[in-house]
Amino acid sequence: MAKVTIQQVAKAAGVSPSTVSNVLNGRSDRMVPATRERIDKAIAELGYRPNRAARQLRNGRTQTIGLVVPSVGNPFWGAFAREIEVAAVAAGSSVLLCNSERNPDRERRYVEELWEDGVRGIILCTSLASLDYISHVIDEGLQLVTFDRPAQPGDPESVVSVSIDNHVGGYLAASHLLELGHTQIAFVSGSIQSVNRAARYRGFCSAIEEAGLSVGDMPMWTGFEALPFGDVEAAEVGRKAAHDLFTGDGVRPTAVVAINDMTALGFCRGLRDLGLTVGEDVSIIGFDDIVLADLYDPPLTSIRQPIKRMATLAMEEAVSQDGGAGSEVGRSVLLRPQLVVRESTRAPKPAKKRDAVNTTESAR
Amino acid sequence: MAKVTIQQVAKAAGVSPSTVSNVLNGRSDRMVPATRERIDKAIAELGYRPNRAARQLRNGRTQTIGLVVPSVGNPFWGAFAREIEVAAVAAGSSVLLCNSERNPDRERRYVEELWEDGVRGIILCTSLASLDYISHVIDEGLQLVTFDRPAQPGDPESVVSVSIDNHVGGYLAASHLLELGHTQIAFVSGSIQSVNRAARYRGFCSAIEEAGLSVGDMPMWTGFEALPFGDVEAAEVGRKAAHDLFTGDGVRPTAVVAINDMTALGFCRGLRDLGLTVGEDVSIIGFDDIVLADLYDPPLTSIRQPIKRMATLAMEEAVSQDGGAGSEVGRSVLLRPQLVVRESTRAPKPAKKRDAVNTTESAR
DNA sequence: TGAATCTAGTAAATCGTTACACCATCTGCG
DNA sequence: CGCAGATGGTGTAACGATTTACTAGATTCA
Repeated sequence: MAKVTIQQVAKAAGVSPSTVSNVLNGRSDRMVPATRERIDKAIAELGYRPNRAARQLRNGRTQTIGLVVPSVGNPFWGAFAREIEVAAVAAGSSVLLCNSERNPDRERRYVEELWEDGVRGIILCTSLASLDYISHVIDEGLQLVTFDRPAQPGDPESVVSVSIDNHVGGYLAASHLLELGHTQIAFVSGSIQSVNRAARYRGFCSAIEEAGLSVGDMPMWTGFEALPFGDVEAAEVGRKAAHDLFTGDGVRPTAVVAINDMTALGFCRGLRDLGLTVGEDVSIIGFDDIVLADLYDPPLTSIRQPIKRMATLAMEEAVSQDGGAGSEVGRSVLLRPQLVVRESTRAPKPAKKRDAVNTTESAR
Repeated sequence: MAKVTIQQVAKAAGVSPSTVSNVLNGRSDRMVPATRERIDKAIAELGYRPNRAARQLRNGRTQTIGLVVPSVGNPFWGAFAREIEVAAVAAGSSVLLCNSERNPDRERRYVEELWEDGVRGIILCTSLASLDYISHVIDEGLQLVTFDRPAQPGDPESVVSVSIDNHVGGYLAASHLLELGHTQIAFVSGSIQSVNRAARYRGFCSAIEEAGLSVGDMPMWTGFEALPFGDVEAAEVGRKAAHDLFTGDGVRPTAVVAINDMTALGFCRGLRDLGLTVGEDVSIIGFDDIVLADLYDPPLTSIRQPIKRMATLAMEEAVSQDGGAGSEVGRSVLLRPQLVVRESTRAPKPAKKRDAVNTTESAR
């Protein structure tokens, strides 16, 4: 590393380091244009790049932002992380990646460490209702953006949140199935503790009730209530759900709303294990609209999150200067999700035709 | 941030900052045990954590490592990034995430910036045959680990590489199809320029020739030779390949080796567009064995990369101290890939039976 | 003309940690 | 006893950028 320091630039330009520093920090109005030009020239010729460590030591913060996701191994979070990094480059920042595995304790440690290491802001993809566990850090001035978690009543003022309207999403999903004529619709999810999942479920319920049906009559599966789990296991959850719902005693659903696409795909796989055909025997709608939803066979109907837009917004807020504790009131951005209809959802079959196909099915 | 400095710890323990620093850097043999204990106690009581920026300014390097992948939006790289981050935490490091989109110019800029920002090492997932474009950085002492790119003859000595044996992988894939009885096997890939892809192709060819067949007779599709492309578009490549191969004039393959799972899934989707059934009409084998391979319908046969093992190895090398230019000769670790047979590959159908099944098929 | 005010820039302290050069004691031994 | 060599530390100058306080010299104004 042929290090060039601000001193060398200053010498080359025939000024003091202070003046070079002023140029670097956008205070070139404090000098005569000719001086500025000499400095610019010296910087270019020497290929000078300010030392981040020195800057951080002096100023306390870097240009880096921290990204805490459940797991980039999950395609949805992977796609999100990619968009975040793209947005970061555009904003002149770097991204420190952290996988919380939805473990609250890891989340907290990550946030604390990132903060102590001087990141400029943190984009936290959490599902916890309360931010109390990191409030001390927020109070100290952390610019926190929560993603996939809308603002909650008790949140510190400075916190910004970017999310879709999960209630609308759940509503759209259920409505779509109701319109197709389904009346036995299951809601499938791992633990439903998180605020976003609860919102999706409430949206689901709204649609059901509005249609004059009773949520109580619907089959439901929200297994592993107690177990926290990483996002990679989402598919396994779906698979297990399919087995439980279709081998148990309860009423069998003709359609399913899955909490996300990975769970939906796992559910499809589970149906397949049981000799059932997605779309024909059971309609399934996922959530997120990951790339693979369109690739699947049959292509999966899903609720799309405008991921690129959200990433851009989240990054803007994470690097915004006016943030931190004591600033103007924090914002909450709620984007509208979109129903993407593909082939995994169809009208329910009349019972007789169903049996006929089942026979064909077993002949395969 | 209630900052605690090394000075305060020193004062609390009744020693000088130098001594505390010695404890921090594992040189506690230079003092009497009692002193060490006093310092440890002071550190614990004050909740002291050394300031990274100051350390970096002084030492020149951080504990951070840079990870440059084509795109975490691609499930394979997402899964890899996750394992890398897990390994990093275990090694006391953080991960700076960069998406190159397989653009050589971006790769170079990322590597240069990461180096200048003082990362300890870089894990570079590149497909370029030559490392010349970043040799100046390597010469300056960068601890570089290339992933998915085995060591090449002209590589700088200090470079470590971790990869699967792609030749074996390609060979395993083709052999599997040959054993099932296929004789018309297509190789499907986007640009085949990269060293790993070329190796997979050569392995494929070896198996074909060994079986007494001629590679020249095989249908092949390596579209977009010239176009560099990001990994997210891999599925689109596969889909296009399916259309081209099955609507064009050439001989139709009965089996396909895809360069990776995303391309394979895209290919499956393309077959579906054309009314063909994966497994039954055409066998497909992918590469990587991403989580979704097992979830797909039909579950995709694939060549598995031992991703966790590789991530651990790559991280170990990236943080190893003995590295850098002038150290002992760099290593090249080549792991063996594994064939995972699922349902997307079957014996080719005899022509007559094929028609019968096709009829059943259209009745669905 | 003389005092006040600007303009364009500089000097030096500072951020927290580390490493190098020292320096008191103590111990052992001829 | 006197001195070499351990033992167990300490003092201080960096690392590179920023910022506050300050100052020569030019300009304005009454």
